[in-house]
Order: sequence, then C-alpha cells, then structure tokens
Amino acid sequence: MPAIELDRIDRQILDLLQDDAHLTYQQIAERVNLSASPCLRRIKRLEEAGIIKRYVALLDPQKLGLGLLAYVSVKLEKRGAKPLENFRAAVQTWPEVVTCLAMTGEMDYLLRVHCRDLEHFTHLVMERLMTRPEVMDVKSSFALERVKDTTALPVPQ
Amino acid sequence: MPAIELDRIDRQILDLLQDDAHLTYQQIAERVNLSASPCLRRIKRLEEAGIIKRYVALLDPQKLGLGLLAYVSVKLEKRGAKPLENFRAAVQTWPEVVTCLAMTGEMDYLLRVHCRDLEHFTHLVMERLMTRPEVMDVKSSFALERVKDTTALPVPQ
DNA sequence: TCTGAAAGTCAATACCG
DNA sequence: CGGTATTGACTTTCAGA
Repeated sequence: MPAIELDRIDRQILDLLQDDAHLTYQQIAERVNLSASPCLRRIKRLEEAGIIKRYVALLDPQKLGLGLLAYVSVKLEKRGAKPLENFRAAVQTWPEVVTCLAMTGEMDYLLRVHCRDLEHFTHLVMERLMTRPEVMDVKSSFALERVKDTTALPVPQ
Repeated sequence: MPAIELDRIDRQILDLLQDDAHLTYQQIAERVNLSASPCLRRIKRLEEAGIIKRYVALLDPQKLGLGLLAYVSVKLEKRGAKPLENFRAAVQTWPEVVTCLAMTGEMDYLLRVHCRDLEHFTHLVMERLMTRPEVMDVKSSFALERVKDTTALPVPQ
C-alpha cells in the first residue's frame, strides 16, 4: 500500500466525501471541475490505496437513546501478555465501547463508551469491566457538552 | 423529531448501514428479507427522523501521514462565558482537533487530535493552544495502539 | 489524462394487495 | 404495512483526442 501522491483535486474529493458520501460522482465532478469519469477513476484509486477505508452511516446517539457519553481509563495488571489479550478480546465484544486505545501516561487504556444512562453505564463498569481479573483500576469521566465531534480528518499538504 | 419506534428490521438496517453505506437498497433488502421499496421507505424514515444523521467516507489516518493520535486535556480559566466562547470557536477552526468534549472531573475539555508527528503536535499545542489567554493548563497523552476505533453505535432494545 | 457517448444498473415514485 | 412496475438518473466502461 504505497504512500500515494495527492494533488489538490484529490484533497478536494476527500474533503467532499468526508462531509457527504452520498454525493453522486457527477456532483463531485462538477465541484472539482472535472467530468464524471476521471473523478470516478480518482475515487477508485483512493479506495484501492486504502486512503478511503469505508463508507458508513453516522447515527445520532441521542435519538437512539444513548444520552450518556463517557470516557473510562482502565489500568490492567502487568503480568504477561495473557491479561492484555483477554481484555482486548472482551472490548471487541462490547458494542457500547466504540474506542479503545492503549495510551501513554498513568492509565493503560482509554475507552469511549456510549450508554443509555447512568444505570446502563454502571452495569457495564461494575458487571463487565470490574469483574475481569486483569482490570485493576477504573476511572470515569462524563461528557457534559459535545463542542465538536467529527469523523473528518485533515488532509495534509 | 419524535422518538421513533424501531423494530428488528430497522435495527438490522441501521447495523448494515453503519458498517457499509455503499450497499444498494436491493442488497439491504435481501439481507433483511424485504423487497427494495419498503426497505427504501424505512431508510428514508430513519433519515427524516434524524436517526441516520449523515453518510460519510472514513479515511485512514496513517495513510494520510497522520501517525500521531493524542488526547489533550485542557483547563480554562473560570471568568465568565466569554473565554469559553472564544475557546469553542477556536476549536472549530482547527482541523486536527476532531473531538472536543466538555467533561466532568478535573479537566474542562478533552480533545482528540490527529497530527503528523510530534513536531506537528508540539506546534499545535505551543503555538495555538497555549498562546490563548483563556487556556490555563494542558495535559497530553498519546495513543500507543488502537485496539478498537469504530463509528458504529449500539442500536438499543 | 481528460471528454463524451453508450449500456447497464439503480433510485425513487406511483400504484396495487 | 408489503410487493411490482416504471421512469429517470446515475454509474461505469470504452473509444477517441
């Protein structure tokens, strides 16, 4: 997967698709001053290079009843690779956990968690997280306000 | 915007679209055992209710040269609403900052930041963040490994 | 590489059970 | 609610500049 060269038009296309993946190729072509077929070719190239990973629908957590957004710091015991593997496998099975990152600093893992309410969250932490033997410490923090929350990455250069 | 009732098929559709928004209505219809037109009607209903917010392309940060993922905790001075407004407006203009949440606990804001490298990150923090008068304290932590990072929300019930 | 045209596919609506 | 059928629009490929 090569580090592909992106020109100005490629970057424009990426910005457009990060904002609205339902634009037709014709609409994209118009906005970057191209006709549909070279535009399509560029997009296919970006997909094949893996720069465009996928197309997804974004849902509104509030409207799904997921009113509580929490970040959870998790400290694991440090005895070999096994507890780590167990923990990571468990995380993949919890749909409320949308992000799990190993972080520098005091805490081992930082989790982003969408829950219905505090009861739901409490259940997740107490019954699922804390019952795991490899989990040593857990600290939670809740989102009061979502100032910015986008999936759009800056396209460099 | 009503709190719409979702049945099993709606939830299936949402799960499919959260995974791949490029499925055709016919493909979705087949997978939920429906024909295309009622399937389309359901999707339009989900869009109009705002449950489906938008469709976007997801890019690969590594392939864009954005190898550094950081979380930054920011503490603001607590003198009136003005510094808050200034800070929030500034955040919107920084494309590297993809998430900015007001949080409970010690720190006021938690930022998720995609940068090329430590130099880029340092510039962002030193020249853009710390130069703001309302910013009192900044603590950074870096992602060592991305165990899970999805946009797909659990669809409850 | 792009443009433009042609062919096949799909989206979206209307209409019927 | 669900299905079928139709039309227009779009995607995708190919020839030519």
